[in-house]
Amino acid sequence: MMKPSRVARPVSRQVLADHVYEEILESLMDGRLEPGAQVSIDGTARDLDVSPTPVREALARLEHTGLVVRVALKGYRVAPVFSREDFANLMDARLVIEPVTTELACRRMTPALLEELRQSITDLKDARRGPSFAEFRDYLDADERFHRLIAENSGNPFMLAAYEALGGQVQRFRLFGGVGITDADHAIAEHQAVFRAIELGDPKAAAAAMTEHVGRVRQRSIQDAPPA
Amino acid sequence: MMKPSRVARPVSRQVLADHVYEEILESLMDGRLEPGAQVSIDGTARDLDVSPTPVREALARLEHTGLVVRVALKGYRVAPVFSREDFANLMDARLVIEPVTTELACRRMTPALLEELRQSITDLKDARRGPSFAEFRDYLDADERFHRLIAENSGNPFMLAAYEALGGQVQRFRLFGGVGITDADHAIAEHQAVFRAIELGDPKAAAAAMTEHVGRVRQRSIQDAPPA
DNA sequence: CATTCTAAAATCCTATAGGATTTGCGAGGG
DNA sequence: CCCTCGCAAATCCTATAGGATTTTAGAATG
Repeated sequence: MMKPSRVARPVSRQVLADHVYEEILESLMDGRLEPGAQVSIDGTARDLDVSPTPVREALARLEHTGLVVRVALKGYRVAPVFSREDFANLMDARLVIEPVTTELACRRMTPALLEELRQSITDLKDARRGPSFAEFRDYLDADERFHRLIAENSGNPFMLAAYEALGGQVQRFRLFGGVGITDADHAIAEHQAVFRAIELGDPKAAAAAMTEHVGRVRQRSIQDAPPA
Repeated sequence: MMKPSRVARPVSRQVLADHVYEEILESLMDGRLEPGAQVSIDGTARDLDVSPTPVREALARLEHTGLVVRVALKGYRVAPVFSREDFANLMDARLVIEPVTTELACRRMTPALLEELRQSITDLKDARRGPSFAEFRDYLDADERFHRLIAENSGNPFMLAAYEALGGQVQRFRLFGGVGITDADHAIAEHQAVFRAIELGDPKAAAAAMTEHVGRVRQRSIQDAPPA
């Protein structure tokens, strides 16, 4: 009987807790750790063949992402699945924050930003093709990258912090459990609309396009979501 | 030579890392730990008379508040002081988020919320009286409580998360280093304006009053801030 | 069969130890 | 005087051990 997994030990220069963090994050995204399941400190330490100390540190960092919940003296559990209401609330919050980051980023637009945004849209198209799990992950990665690039280039670190507080696309993934890409065509077109407005240097139009995009994601996702 | 400090050991039922967290936070607020200073894991463990393990966990949690910065293999340092630009950015972000939380909280207004808001304003007035350090802390606590109450009662956990990502009033304290209360009278009047609009059940007016308040705080604080 | 109690296993939490890395400092050479 | 080198101290990082608490499983009882 072989051990289920094992972190790749770096030559050095990297801290073990970072790898443990990534490993747990992967388990959460893959669905190996289901919502509500306990994430035992000693247990994952055994699984990953490390001591409990770095696991403890990784979980402490993971807590503020909202993916795991800590209860004193009882350990960590995977956060429960999103309800439709949770998801609607998340999208409402994004409707407040993202149009602003978009407008700000548009005002500070650079060729480098345009190129990276263009690339993320290309990746989005490529990932749409197949229905495989890996491609679904690529799709979400490209989607997340588009929104994150805009937040990072807003020029306001606190707007980026607010965006990050919403948990990025991770939460979106957990809602659907990786069942498939249902709104790829719409999302690509909407990303392109935002991109064109930024390219033209029209901040208000860019903000409006982002509002439109997030609003439509909200609507589509709630329709497609599995029954509560 | 006596030890500089020592955490109060609880009867039990509370985890040591929580107390270490509070203790370090206090040190940061008091200014005992100056910006840029190193926060040694082993060192603070000795100071607080605990083992490094809970200190490590407390610092991992503190990192996402932005008060300390971690560099792999080099430990944690107190985050650098805010520049005027940083502070302006923080207020700009609050201008995006807080009017929305205010409007939402107003729509869900309850007698209990009104009472707590009223109390926070009363505490603000009481703390204004004296120039002592403790009263300055009370002042900031009451101020923070007012804004936090509104965010908590917005009904949208993600808006609260976005608000919390901004670091609350902690950052504000660090800007001035506890020199004194310069805008108490203004702030009290503005809080009361927000309160009245909520009490009347006028969400738009409440949002506008909050916009006005944060905007004025932005303006006053940048004027009063020490030279960069 | 349901319930309660008890004991054992699992888990969390803290402390300690030691290896790996970085930092500080003083000597020596240019 | 300045720079480099090398050793020692401090610090970070990980592992291990053991006490405290929670959970689980099974026996005993109604």
